[in-house]
Amino acid sequence: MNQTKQKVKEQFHLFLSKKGLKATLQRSLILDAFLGLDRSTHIDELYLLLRGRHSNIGHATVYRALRLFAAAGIAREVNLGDGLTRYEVAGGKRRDYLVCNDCGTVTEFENSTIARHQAELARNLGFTVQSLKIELRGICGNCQERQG
Amino acid sequence: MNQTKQKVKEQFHLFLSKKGLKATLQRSLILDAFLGLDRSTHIDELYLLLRGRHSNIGHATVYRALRLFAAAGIAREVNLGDGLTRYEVAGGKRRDYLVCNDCGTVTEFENSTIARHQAELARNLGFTVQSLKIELRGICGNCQERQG
DNA sequence: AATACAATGATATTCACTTTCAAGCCATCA
DNA sequence: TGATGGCTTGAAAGTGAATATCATTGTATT
Repeated sequence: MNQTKQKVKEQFHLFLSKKGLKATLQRSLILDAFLGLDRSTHIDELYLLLRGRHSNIGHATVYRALRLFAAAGIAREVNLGDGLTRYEVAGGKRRDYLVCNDCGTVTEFENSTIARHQAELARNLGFTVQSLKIELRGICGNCQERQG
Repeated sequence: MNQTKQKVKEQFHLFLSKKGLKATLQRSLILDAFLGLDRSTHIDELYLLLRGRHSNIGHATVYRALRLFAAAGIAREVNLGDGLTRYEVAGGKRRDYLVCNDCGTVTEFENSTIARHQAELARNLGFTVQSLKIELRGICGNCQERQG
């Protein structure tokens, strides 16, 4: 067991007891699966993953658990405009997204140069920045090769 | 009539005849309304706006026209994660978005410092960048005051 | 163990987007 | 001009992901 993951679990438990909510088997399993993925995911992906292992977890439960993780500050919602709500582990490094307009592939990478400028601009406008998302759209390397 | 808008209309007409599509009254009205707004909009906003003036324009027609504008390269889709698909006039200056997590207000502002970084990012990742979206979330000035 | 109440999960609902299809309109050709 | 073919329209129906419902089950506390 990774030490960071253990900390996140403790954070989640603390959140639950503070709010008078309960630690259930399902929430534990979903959190494990969520932390086990080192990239953004969405409800159905987690649902199918867990469904394969534990046939007793419902779609609605995964949905509610992810929102709960977000409320607890251990997950972050990401929307890339493909109709799905994605979630990624919060607190990690910032992620930027490269979305291919041709094949739809989403590549994630880390970068921080742009972020600083924007956050500063926002502050000048009296806006307290809580999160920043940068999304680049274009044609990925594979699709460029395919097209010649 | 603004000269830029006139050019866009000609561009659209050219696109239509190239594709064997037809110039209709509805498309003309929707394009006028779209160009008349100097900010991003969404289907229902345009629909209601036009509905007030011309009771004969349907929801589906507005929807199809906006997609057509995007295909013609005169509109760009913007998704801010609130469940709505927004459209803005393409070819204008880049827009960044400030979304308030409290009241949901979307503030748009212009900024050009980012443009420089695009080419560099593209080279490094083998990715041809077609568009860049930057979205900041946080608490807007009004909500900060309200909260003390 | 009993109690109170939160959680679950199958199902139903919502909401925006998208498609369908019969009727109407536009551009072209004789 | 008038007819023809096919694109367009708009009301209505369909789609899919997100969200709500509700009876049942599970959890934590007394």
